[in-house]
Amino acid sequence: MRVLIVEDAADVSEAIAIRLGKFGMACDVADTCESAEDYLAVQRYDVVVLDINLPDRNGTELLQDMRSAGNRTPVLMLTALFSVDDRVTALDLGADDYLIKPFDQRELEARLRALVRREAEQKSDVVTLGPLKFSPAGLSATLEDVPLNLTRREATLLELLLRNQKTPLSKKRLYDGLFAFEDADVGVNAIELYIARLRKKLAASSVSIETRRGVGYRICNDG
Amino acid sequence: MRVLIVEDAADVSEAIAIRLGKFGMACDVADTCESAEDYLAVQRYDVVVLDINLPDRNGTELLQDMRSAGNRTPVLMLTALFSVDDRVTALDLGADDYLIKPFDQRELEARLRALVRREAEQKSDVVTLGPLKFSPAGLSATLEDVPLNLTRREATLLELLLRNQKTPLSKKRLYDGLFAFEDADVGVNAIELYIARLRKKLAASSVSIETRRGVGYRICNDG
DNA sequence: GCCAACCTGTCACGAACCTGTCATGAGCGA
DNA sequence: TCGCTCATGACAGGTTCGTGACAGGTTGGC
Repeated sequence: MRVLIVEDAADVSEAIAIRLGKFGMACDVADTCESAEDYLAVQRYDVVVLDINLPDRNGTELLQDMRSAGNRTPVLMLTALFSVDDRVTALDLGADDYLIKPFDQRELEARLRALVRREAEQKSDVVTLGPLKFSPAGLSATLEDVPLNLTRREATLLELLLRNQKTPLSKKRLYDGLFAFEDADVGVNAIELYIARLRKKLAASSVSIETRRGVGYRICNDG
Repeated sequence: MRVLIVEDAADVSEAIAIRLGKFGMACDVADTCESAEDYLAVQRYDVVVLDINLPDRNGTELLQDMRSAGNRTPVLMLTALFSVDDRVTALDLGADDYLIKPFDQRELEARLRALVRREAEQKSDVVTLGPLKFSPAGLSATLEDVPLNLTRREATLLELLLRNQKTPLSKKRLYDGLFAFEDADVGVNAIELYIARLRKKLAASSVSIETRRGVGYRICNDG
């Protein structure tokens, strides 16, 4: 789960990032609208936490830009003002929720989870490929009904592959799905590693991951 | 088991919350329709206790909004009036049960459990896994018919695990089920603690709790 | 009201395991 | 064959998890 925090007060954003990190959410922090746009242009997020008061522009403008650019990522607005106007504007522009500062960290977490869950609920069904079943809910997979012991990264990678059985996924794409910006120093080789590990765990079955040199990877069932 | 209590009389809601808390239910309290909506937007509840007379709006309106928004959470209405009209309206709108004030706490508990059970399609209220039997009514469990001495938190955790044997439950999911918003900032480590304590009590049996690193926990019977 | 027993959650430290790098070698395409 | 991409075993470092000890709070008995 990947979160973008747009907030200029470093102490606040840091506190949020640390807390969310505890629950396994990968957080990127932007302190201006401009840098937020850079992040958004490059990376897909599960949810955005957006402060209204930002040094360069108003957060609602950023939201408006996102929506008009077709970006439907759930957005939770933060505001220091007790301003009904701002809240209404935000909701009208397509914010999915708002929170008034000062807020309780736990409430923020709960709301973020709710937003992401709402989003994820549609696609939370089990994905199947031949004898392989993957359930996103528990990040667990079974092969001929025998549970497969996947680590988190392996499971994430498998999910990416399963959800895109038609087209081979480039290493770049897999990389983005697997790592947050903060893991910036991870080598591309890591992808190859996890592919290898997944292959090992799938070896006994008819499911395999094929390599398209210079293009990417694709999962398929030869059975 | 997570309960939302919507009731403006603080003494009543507090009494309910404390009582239910003793039975391992995590309770959040809202004193207006508006705050109730905030909670509902954020958190999935197993059941909602909803007073009809609320300061900002009528409880039936909240119920109506919930249902038209597709929220199927079981709702138990409370009313101080001996008004057949209100009751009929409530049931028509999709309330699952009602209770006339003043009511007996034990009756409320029993009805809540009944509602949740109905929801969970649980045929009998006793959940079984191999030699382990758990009865939610008294939060008590037996192992090969020998009673297990579980504390409230331990029992709640066990119930969560037993009701989700298929998929591993993430720590945050367990966390949500175990603690309410009002619980002070409890560390995530607490989950690990209770898992350890449960394991100790289950050690003598074929039932065990397996760890999926970075994913969650799952209970299973190796017997 | 007091004390004892117990429940609850924090802390700290060690163990287990995951993660990603490196290095080496294989495989593919030109 | 050359040059590149990819595969994979080994390993170090880091993270997550397990658990004993402990302090504060609550409960219940007297």
